Amino acid sequence: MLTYTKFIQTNPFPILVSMTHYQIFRNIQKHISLTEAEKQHIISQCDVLDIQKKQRILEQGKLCKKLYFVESGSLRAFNLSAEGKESTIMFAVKDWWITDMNSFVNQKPALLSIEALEPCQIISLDFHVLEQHYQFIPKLERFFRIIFQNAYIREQLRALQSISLTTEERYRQFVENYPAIVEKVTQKQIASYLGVTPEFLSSVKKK
Amino acid sequence: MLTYTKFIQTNPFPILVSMTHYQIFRNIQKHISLTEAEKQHIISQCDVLDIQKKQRILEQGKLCKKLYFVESGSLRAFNLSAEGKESTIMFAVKDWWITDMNSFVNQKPALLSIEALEPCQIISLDFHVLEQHYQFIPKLERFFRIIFQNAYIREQLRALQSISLTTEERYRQFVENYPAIVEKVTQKQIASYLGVTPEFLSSVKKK
DNA sequence: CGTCTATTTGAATGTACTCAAAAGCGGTGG
DNA sequence: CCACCGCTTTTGAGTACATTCAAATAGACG
Repeated sequence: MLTYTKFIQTNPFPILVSMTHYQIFRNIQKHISLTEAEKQHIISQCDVLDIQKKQRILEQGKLCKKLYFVESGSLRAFNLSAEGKESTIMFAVKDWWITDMNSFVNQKPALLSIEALEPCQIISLDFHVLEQHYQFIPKLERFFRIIFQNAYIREQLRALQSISLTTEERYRQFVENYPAIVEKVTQKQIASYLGVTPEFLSSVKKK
Repeated sequence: MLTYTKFIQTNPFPILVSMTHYQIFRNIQKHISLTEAEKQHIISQCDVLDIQKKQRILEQGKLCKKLYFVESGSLRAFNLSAEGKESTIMFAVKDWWITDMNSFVNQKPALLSIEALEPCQIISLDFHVLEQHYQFIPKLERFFRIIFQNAYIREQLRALQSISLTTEERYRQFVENYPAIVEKVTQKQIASYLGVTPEFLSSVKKK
């Protein structure tokens, strides 16, 4: 059986460089603490990617094998219906995690495409690597328990707002709750997140 | 510091009875395995409650201190707006977990009330007890990581459907995905889950 | 500067809500 | 066992919200 100690043994290089310049570790260490060795272990199994505006890191219909963390930049996850209508499911800015979670976890075809809204630096974690991390560094179960717990709370609040508030109220809430996102995205994209047409959102704003 | 071993030492009674008759352990053991001692430990810190139809286990505006598991029966979590409109956020049938997660986790006033749709047997876990369980039985971090992961996936799918599908399509999806719930609830409650009026849902069904 | 896309505006149409009233249904007490 | 009560469901008319389509305007980008 693989153990964490074994990893250390198989890594012949002394650990010299602090990993704290990676936003991902500041993110993880909001909830758990990691040793330098653990950070080294994790980062050694990740890909750090620089992507351009409009570049896609996931294409609807394909299998999603990666979980992404946004070091810098911003992205958008959306579904394209048979009738050609885009529905934005989430935005991700610096310090957020993003993927098609259903596809990633259950290895089913993705309902979502994910594309960069601007040049981004992202860190990608492979599904199988993450499963191994859960074994080597069980604290990560706790970390992702907290991450998913918060994600669930956010989505449930979104569901409540989407069935109980008017479009105007939901737009206000969005602007209030996610000012960092509002700066980066077009009104058309916000409309597709709220589930209304861009024309209608425009007329709502006029008031 | 408290340890799991210490718990065993402080429990002077031999463990004689299997806990497998509790649905909650069958639920937990879908994802992790528990020893009889661990089950005994968990159940000793829970309350097993029998509640009547229409009885509320959480009142909107109050703090939610408990996480509930449904052994039998069914419940509904809903928000009542200032204008008197009810929005059903979730239903819970046998083998489901339910609470106002935001209130439970962040100790904020509940947005939701939770009430029984029929006589229920439920198991209640206190917030602080659960936090201790995470220490004693770290496997539970994994269990709830998976639970929240699935809850997040479900809610995200719901968000997508709510912004991309027509009311008719969403009704069909609901009936298809949750046949066990459809049996237990009124059409008015389904309407409040879909975010439409009962009158409109009635007219949609007629077609 | 020109092209492409986003945003605004308006008219016509369709979707969903409000309000009111009737019909259906389940539980309870006489 | 039946009659009544309260709640749910249905139905319909009138209104408000949101979409579609088309065209004009404004912005972003090479």
